[in-house]
Parts: sequence; C-alpha cells; structure tokens
Amino acid sequence: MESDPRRIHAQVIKKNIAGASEYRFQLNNLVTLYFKSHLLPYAVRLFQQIPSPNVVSWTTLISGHSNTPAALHHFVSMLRHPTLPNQRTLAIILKTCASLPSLSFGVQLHALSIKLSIATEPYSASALIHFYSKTQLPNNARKVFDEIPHSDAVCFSSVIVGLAQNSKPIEALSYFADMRASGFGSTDYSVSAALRASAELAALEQCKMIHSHSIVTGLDSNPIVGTALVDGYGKCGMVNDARLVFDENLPTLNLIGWNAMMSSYAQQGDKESVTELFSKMENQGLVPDQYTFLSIMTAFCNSGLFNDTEHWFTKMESEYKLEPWIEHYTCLVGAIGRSGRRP
DNA sequence: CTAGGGTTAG
Repeated sequence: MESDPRRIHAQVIKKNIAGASEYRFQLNNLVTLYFKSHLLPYAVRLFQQIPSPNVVSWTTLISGHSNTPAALHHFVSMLRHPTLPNQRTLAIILKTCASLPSLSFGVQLHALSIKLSIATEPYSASALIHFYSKTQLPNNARKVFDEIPHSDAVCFSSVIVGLAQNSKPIEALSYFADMRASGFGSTDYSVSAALRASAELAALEQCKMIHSHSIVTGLDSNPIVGTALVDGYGKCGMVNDARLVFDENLPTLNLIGWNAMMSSYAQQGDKESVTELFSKMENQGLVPDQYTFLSIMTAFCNSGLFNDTEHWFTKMESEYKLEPWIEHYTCLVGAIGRSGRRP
C-alpha cells in the first residue's frame, strides 16, 4: 500500500537528495511515519542513520517512546550529543515523568527549563503544572502557574485540574474565577475540574452555577462534564438532579458516568436503584469494574446489610475476576460494624 | 517534520 512508510523510505533513498538539511528533514518525517505505523524497530534504526540529528529528530525519537523509561534514556543521550531541548521536547518528557512517575527526573527538567528560559512558556509550563500535580505537589504546580507572564486557557485549566485532584477545592475554584475574569473561555477541562472541586465541598450553589455556565457555553454535552455534574449533584445529596443529568447524557456516557450515578445512589444507601442500574449497565454491554462494585457494596454497607455486602464482594472476585482494593475491604469492615456483628 | 490539561474512589 502507498502509505506504507517503507515504500516512502525507498523513494527517499532513490531520490538521493543532495542537501544535508533537506535529507535530514525527509528522514525526520519518515521516523515520524514509522512511529505512527507502530513500526518501532524501523523508526529507531532510521533515526540512527540520520547523519546529524537535530532537535526535531531527537524530539521525534523521544515522543515515540513517551511514557516509558526509554524516553528518559533518549533524552539524556540528546543532552550528551549535545543538543538542547525546546518547549516541545520538554512537554513530552515531562508528560513521561508525570506518568511513570519520576519525581527526581522531572525536578531536574524544571531546573533545566529555567536555565533555558522556557519554564514560563505556555507549553512547557502546562506540562510542568501537570507533572507537579501528578506527583502530588500542588503548591509547586501553583507556583509554576503564578510565574507565567502570558498564560493561556490550557495553563489555567491545568492548574485548576491539579488543585482539584489534590484536594484543594477552594483554591481550584479561586483559579476558575480568575480564569473567567481573565477573559479566557472555559474549557471542558476547567469546567469538569471546577465541578470536581464543588463536589468535594458539597457546594450545591456552586454546582448549579457551573451547570448553568456549562449550558451557556455548550460544554454540557461533553460526557466528562456530564459525569462531573452527576457526581457533583450526587455529592450534594441531590440524586434526582444527578439522575436528570445522567438521563440527558445517557447515550454518550461511558462506564465512569454510570459509576458516578451508582455512587450517588450508594451514598444514599439506595440499594434498589444501584442494583437496577447494574443490570441495565450489563444490558448495555458495559463491563463493570472495581468502582462499580464499590458502589454496590457501599449501598449495602450503608443499609447495614453485611451478608449482601459480602455476597457482592465474593461475586466481584469469583465471577468477574476483579482484584479487590483496600476500599472494598474497608467497606466489608464497615458492614460488620453497622450490622452489629462481632468478629 | 517534534508540543501542554479531564470525569467514578480516597
């Protein structure tokens, strides 16, 4: 087939391009194609054939190994080459440090980006904010954000998400307000994070305001915003409102959306609604996970029914082959206490 | 030719 990178590779070799930089340009393109076609060994071999790799060549190689320790290895090789990274390189490598995670490598990248004067540029800054959020250092994330001279919607969203994820809901909502005041349009990221913060505070008025805002901005049709709304209303104790949002978004919601709705019922101890949704979920072809079973167990636990709680725990392990979390055991212990049983 | 952020539990 014509799009096979090996065919294009052959053509590049046949053309015998004279200029070194034009040749490198073509090879960089090819390495990208090989990675996109999931032909990793071809991509790496071709990279090694580039006579004098530039920052684009290196960034492509690192990007092809993103979220693996190999990406860090290639980054070090790049520095020894020596070639300096740019914003794109740092964005990719910081994302890798966030997902591995590797705190020490990421902190050194922060130092390097300060030396290169790109720590406050939007693309590397948002990656730094994400990195510090994932390594549970929200104050560092906020500090990076505060030093950005010309922020943008992604940097704002990143810091709001990071603060919401790290149980700093008041600060998250404060930055959400700052973002609105700065004139940046809200994004599905900023809205879902603000809803998560409001949910943690069980702040019903906040949830309602952001719900209205999401309708005005058209973000309410986003399934992640919908899920955050279901969760928000649920945490505020407004299960009926949660159900309305759930039903409106039903066609687009994934397993997480269903789990959020079941969790809302579970917090009320509404075991009938939870088990009813469980059946409907399976009829839809969705495969339940640990969150699903945690909701079911929580519902029975909150109703003081130990036998049912234990029954679903066993069902999860034996029938669905799901490894229980510490939370499932906590739920079992809680059920023992609530049912008045003695160990 | 190479770039950044999300929802369920706790």
